[in-house]
Amino acid sequence: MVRIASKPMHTPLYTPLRRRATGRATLADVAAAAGVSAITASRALRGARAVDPQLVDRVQVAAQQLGYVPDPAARALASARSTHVAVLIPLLSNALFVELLEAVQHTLAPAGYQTLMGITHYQPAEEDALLRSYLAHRPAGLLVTGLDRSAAARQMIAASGVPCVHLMETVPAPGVYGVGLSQLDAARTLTEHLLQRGRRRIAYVAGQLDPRVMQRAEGYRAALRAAGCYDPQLEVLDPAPTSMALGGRLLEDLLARHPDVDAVFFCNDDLAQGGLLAALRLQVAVPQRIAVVGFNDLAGSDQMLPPLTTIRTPRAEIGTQAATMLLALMRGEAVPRSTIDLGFELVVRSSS
Amino acid sequence: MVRIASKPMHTPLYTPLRRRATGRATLADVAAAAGVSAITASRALRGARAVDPQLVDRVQVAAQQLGYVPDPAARALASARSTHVAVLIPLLSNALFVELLEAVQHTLAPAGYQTLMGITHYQPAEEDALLRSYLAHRPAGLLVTGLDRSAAARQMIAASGVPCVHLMETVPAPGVYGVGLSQLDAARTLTEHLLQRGRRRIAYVAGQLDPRVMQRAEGYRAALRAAGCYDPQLEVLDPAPTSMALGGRLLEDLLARHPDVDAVFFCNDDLAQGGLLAALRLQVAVPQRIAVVGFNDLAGSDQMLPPLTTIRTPRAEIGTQAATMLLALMRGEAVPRSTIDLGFELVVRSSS
DNA sequence: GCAAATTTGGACAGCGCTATCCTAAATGTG
DNA sequence: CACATTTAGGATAGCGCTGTCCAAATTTGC
Repeated sequence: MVRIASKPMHTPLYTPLRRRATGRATLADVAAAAGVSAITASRALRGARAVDPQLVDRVQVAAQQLGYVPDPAARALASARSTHVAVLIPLLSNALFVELLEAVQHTLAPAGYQTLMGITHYQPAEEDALLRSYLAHRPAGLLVTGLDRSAAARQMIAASGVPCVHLMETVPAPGVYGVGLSQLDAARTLTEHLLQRGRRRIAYVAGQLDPRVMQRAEGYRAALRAAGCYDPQLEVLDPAPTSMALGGRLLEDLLARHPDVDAVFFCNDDLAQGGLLAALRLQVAVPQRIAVVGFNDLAGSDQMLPPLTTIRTPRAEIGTQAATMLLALMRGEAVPRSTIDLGFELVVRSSS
Repeated sequence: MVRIASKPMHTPLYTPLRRRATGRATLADVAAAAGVSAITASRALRGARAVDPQLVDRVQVAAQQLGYVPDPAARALASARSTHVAVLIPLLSNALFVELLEAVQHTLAPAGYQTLMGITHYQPAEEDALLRSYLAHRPAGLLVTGLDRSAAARQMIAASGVPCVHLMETVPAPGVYGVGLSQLDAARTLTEHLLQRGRRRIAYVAGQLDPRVMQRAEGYRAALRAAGCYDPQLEVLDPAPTSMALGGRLLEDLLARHPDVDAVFFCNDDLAQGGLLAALRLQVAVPQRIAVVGFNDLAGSDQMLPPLTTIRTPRAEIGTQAATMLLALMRGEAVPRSTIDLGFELVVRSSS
């Protein structure tokens, strides 16, 4: 290695530490360009406090010209508040949650919030880990699916002080924010519809036994008990993830074991669609020999042969309203009602 | 308002500004507990530089006891690098992208990266806006769908210096990172399969005319031209978003206008599933009168009546490999190949 | 055995932004 | 007109962490 002797070693060879990592314009640049202090520029851009309209204008023009984009990390560090919203959903392979997430994102993005999606796979341990990790990011808000979570998770959420809205279920406790519908009532309504159609041997076929699926089971039982024709034998509860293939398989098994079944309530449309196709394959007449109903009214249910009777759940609306509620909470505004029940709609098609 | 006279006004009444927002333990707390400096604690926890194993141990124990979680905002600000990875996909209503996203998330999360999902709705303007917003967060990496983007978007990505991997398509240019498959080759293979089955009047029915759908159209044309039976009349290109309902409608129209069609290549499985159900409804025998094929092998295609012949695209594997490649790029490691072609599989079922 | 090269702990100075307090000017009040 | 009150710009001091440089301790080389 060659050293130039004329450059004495005790003289620093480096410039006095310019770490200015990116070439991006900073607030200080904008302030200088507008001829104001950094704080004034900050306030002008955020509208946080009264600033002379003329100055606001000058600052905005300067920001525009310099292509200034605030650094979220610096902002989060200085204000102890980020623009992230963490959303925890069980799965992405269920179209229900995808539509929910899409609506949430659609509402949050224009308000300047980023959505951090977490997938729990219905595992409390995964949910806890995600929560811990996301809470470290000081999210501005939190959206979680359902009400069932570990004590540790509840603890973390409460301790964090981050506003939290619960999705999909109706909330019994006061002081807890939530947007959803009564899964039990919906299932009871659907079962009563089958009873009204004269069905008596009604089976409940379910997969992925999450709390909402079990709430639907309760609704089913309530309706059948009231009608005096509840038979636990006709409940098929399979913990496997739902799919069309599973729906077909479970229907086939059910019919083999209980040939007298005259209606099947599938816990969701995935299973029901698979069931309808299996019935077609097995030449079991729907609805003549068995009526078939599903839950959620997912895409394609109206295209089936025959089209599927189901419960339409307003998941997009749930996402929108929950995000709107969270927005209010994050801004520190009061929300009129802490819990919103958006109900459901019985969609009667030819499968029943 | 009462003022205590004995407290002269020129003496500050306030404590010297303790803003310590959260009660959370900081790196300084951990360092103090371990009896080392903050930098040493930082290095011990990150493994960034050699630190005495004993000290590392002490620091880790202290961090554990205090429940220390590093503040991502502070880290991002100090190091000009975050642990966010932005993923831009066109839609969430297509199961293909959902599976892709799931695989990406599954690979990135254990490595400590958060996925920021952005939905472009196939709109270049939306993509540009998302890119601008996400790039402001100094993401550690970027995953984008396909190769077609606005000049502004290319500009921003290049200027940001953020490593970027392209999804779903094969990359022609060198120096561009990508993981995917040749949509054109896959479509040609599928069309050749129909030709081998003796079909000659083969239609291409497409919705949501994104670049990949058009690449498939090219593959379809290439195969038919080579066989001397290309007829532009048999191309149905509808810009509407795909759905089962659209598939059914388009098939009905097609058969009305061209009764001599003997095969239909739907640009994706959504449409094809809708087409199959419509054929069932219309009592058009599949595959006797018309053969039907789809693309992607989505859930349910194997459950159809008849089961659908299609191209299986390895989207989960694409997500995993792209995320793995990005991980290497973010760590500054060399990647063996800048582009990976994961191919496809022709899945022949009874619909053809 | 002594100089050169290699560790490894630490001091320091920010990253870019905002909360807090201060102060001077503008406004209101009797 | 003297005084209290409001309004709005600015100085200051961090938020919690890491890049950079330094220096003391240790190892290596001949």
